[in-house]
Amino acid sequence: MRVSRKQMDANRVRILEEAGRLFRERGFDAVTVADVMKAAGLTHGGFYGHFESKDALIAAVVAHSLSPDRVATAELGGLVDAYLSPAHRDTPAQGCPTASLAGLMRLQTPEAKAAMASGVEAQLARLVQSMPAASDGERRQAAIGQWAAMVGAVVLARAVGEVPLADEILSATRSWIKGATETPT
Amino acid sequence: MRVSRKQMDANRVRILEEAGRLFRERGFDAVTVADVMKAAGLTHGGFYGHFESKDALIAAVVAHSLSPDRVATAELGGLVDAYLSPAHRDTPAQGCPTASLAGLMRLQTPEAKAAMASGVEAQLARLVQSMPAASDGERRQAAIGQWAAMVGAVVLARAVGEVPLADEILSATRSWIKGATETPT
DNA sequence: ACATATAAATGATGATGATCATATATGATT
DNA sequence: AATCATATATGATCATCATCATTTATATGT
Repeated sequence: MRVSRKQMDANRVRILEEAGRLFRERGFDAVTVADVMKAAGLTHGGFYGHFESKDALIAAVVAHSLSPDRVATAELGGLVDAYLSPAHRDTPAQGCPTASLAGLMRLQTPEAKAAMASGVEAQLARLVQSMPAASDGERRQAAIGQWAAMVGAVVLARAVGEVPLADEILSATRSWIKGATETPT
Repeated sequence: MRVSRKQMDANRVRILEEAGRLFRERGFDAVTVADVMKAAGLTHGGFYGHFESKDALIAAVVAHSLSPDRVATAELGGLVDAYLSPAHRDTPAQGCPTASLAGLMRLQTPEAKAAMASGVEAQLARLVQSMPAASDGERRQAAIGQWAAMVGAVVLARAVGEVPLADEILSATRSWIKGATETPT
């Protein structure tokens, strides 16, 4: 049955949000179109009225999940400590989309990777702001290095399962980043 | 047709090697059991004589790909520069298994993650050796931080596709790591 | 050499899941 | 209110794969 235009737009956003949550939790392949629609409170058939294909959904979800306004709140703050906390490691569905999805992106379509590139670029631009005073070039370099270390640490910590090493990766990376940041160049 | 025990062992290794190559290239899901067996020069039916299931193969491949003797050669040397080179980023099938697979491991079985943990632990032990002199604790911390940054940078660089940012992530992380390493604590 | 065990080949099977065709009910338009 | 357009729901379809059953050919032990 037809719904209002406003309702349809809301449904689309709902699909994007739920898909984002499910993808972060289980990856792209283990989540079916029917899973996404069910989570959004709809049935599978209507999906293709919103998106061309599952690949198109993936690209749209990446763009949506990494959109500046959506990420702004969470990403800045006591960033490093929160990012490298066991709590963040253990809740990929609620956590940073980059940490959950970056490792999967190389297998996705060029469109999805392009969306990822925009998202990462936007994140970086904001991270640069939070870097200690230095030349713009140095700040950007530090932002990238620090960001890479944070993402890598969470990816590795999640990859090894529930072992002490998973905690150690987080805490050691936290200390290492702080040491590196305290002594710029 | 039956083959000699020696031949069978060789076939098993062949399966592990080819599967490792294919998994690094295309991920676990996009590679079928038939693909692996074909790459190993066999037909799909014989697979279950070697492994219980595809999941068992994945765990075995992770263990095999990260086994100390297999990795030793490649992983140490002008490590950082080689690791963070565009050439390494662009050839996941030939490159470091951790960089290619770590991002996928959180979706795998506990057995596979356990194999990953052993592999990462072994890598780290070796990386610690190459750290500049310091206390053991500091060296291990630096090894973890540096390793996380390297893996994160390659994962991110591969995730954004073919854009200038992909190069910048590598070079900036390289500089950042060197800056951090030059000033231990 | 013979008998037997078994690795691999061939050929199902059964489930899953993306996509599409059709039906239905409701918003939009006049 | 009447008509029309269309968002969703329902119910196929079609391909893909992991896994298994059966056959075949050859190594291995006597």
